[in-house]
Amino acid sequence: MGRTSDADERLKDAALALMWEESYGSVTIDNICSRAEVKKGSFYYFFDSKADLAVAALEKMWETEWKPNLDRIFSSSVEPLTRLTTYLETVYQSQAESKARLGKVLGCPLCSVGCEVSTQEVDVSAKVRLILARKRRYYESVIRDALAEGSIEPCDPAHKADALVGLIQGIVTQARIMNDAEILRDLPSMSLELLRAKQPAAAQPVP
Amino acid sequence: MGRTSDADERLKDAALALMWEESYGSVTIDNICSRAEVKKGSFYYFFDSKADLAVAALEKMWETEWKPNLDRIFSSSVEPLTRLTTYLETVYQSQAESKARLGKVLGCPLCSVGCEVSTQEVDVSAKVRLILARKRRYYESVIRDALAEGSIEPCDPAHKADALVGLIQGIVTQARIMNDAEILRDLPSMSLELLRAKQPAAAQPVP
DNA sequence: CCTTTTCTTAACTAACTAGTCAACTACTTG
DNA sequence: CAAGTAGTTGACTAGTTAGTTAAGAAAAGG
Repeated sequence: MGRTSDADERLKDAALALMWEESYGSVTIDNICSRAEVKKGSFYYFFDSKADLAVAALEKMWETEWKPNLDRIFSSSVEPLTRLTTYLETVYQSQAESKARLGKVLGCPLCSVGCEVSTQEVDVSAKVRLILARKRRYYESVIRDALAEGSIEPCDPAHKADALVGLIQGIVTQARIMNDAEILRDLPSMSLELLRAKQPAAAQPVP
Repeated sequence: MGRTSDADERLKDAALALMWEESYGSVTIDNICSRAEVKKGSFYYFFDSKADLAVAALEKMWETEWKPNLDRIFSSSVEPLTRLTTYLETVYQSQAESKARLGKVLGCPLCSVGCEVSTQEVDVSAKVRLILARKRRYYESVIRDALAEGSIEPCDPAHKADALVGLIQGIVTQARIMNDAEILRDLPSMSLELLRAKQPAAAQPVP
């Protein structure tokens, strides 16, 4: 079937890295091509535009990075609230790692890019919204399971999931803006408070 | 003292509006000039660069819009938690207004721009961080006053203020990404839960 | 080994973008 | 009203950017 190539994959990787480290708008097609070591003609062989590549890059990120990680961490074999705190620990770890490696806290590419392009690039924002909705489901399951288990106060799982997405996204964005990963250390306890976890009560067993 | 002008003010207004409606990176100096009805030569008479103008525009926004509003809403004559919920109501109102007027929820310019440029434009991010810190003080006062009054559970005001900034910023950013102002309706109750307000308990007086 | 398909490349265009400049205009004050 | 000061203008340059194209190279299948 003719000549083979991984140039499209290299382009997706380069695009995601650059959009994450800098921003969607400040990255040019030439930038992406040189980072991927691909000539511009090949870029246009595979993709129609920067927006088209960005959509593909975000989908690849979900499929190869996020989904496998979330499936492992949000496993039903683990207690609901432990899934959440374990996940939030990995969030801190990855941001601390980028701070150590690049000197910059990069935050969440989905939120940064999504916030930046939401009023401009319809296709990219649609993909961002789709992936955010997929991720939200993991939170919602945690909340429902915790409710069933009685480890949090009664609430509406859908609304609480919105709040949780907002809190986590907000603190991670703040970490990027402040270039400080340490504020993420409080994320587990903040989240448990937002969920009104009965944890402190559980630590004091009824006599 | 020679010829007078308000071109610099028009440039600040145009820059803020465009960065808010679109994004920092997608707005060009030519865009800003035509919106402000100012020729490029005049732009460079007043400002050194887009970043320089952005810094001035954000400071003007704080001084003429944000600070007066916050001083009025976070008045010490009002009960602490009422200050907060009143403010959050205005947040919903203003986002619903931009949705009605432009068909787009614009979110918070400070967070959008700050998140976008934080790894790139040092001067702009420094200004964003400064204004965010100023705003944070209003939240911290609310928390301290609510603690003194006994209307929230004991906590560390500094940490809680971080959490509150994160939650509000996160939900507002989500509103922009989702182009949906309605999720902001839950912001007051979410915030009170995060602060562990005793309000629901007060509604059920001890027998 | 030859043909078809898939991908690569360098050179190209046209439009846009940041930034400059010298001549000009309007205002103020002594 | 003279003269300096503050701001305006349009035309300019040089570099960057997205997007095109025609010719060619590498692989696969018959």
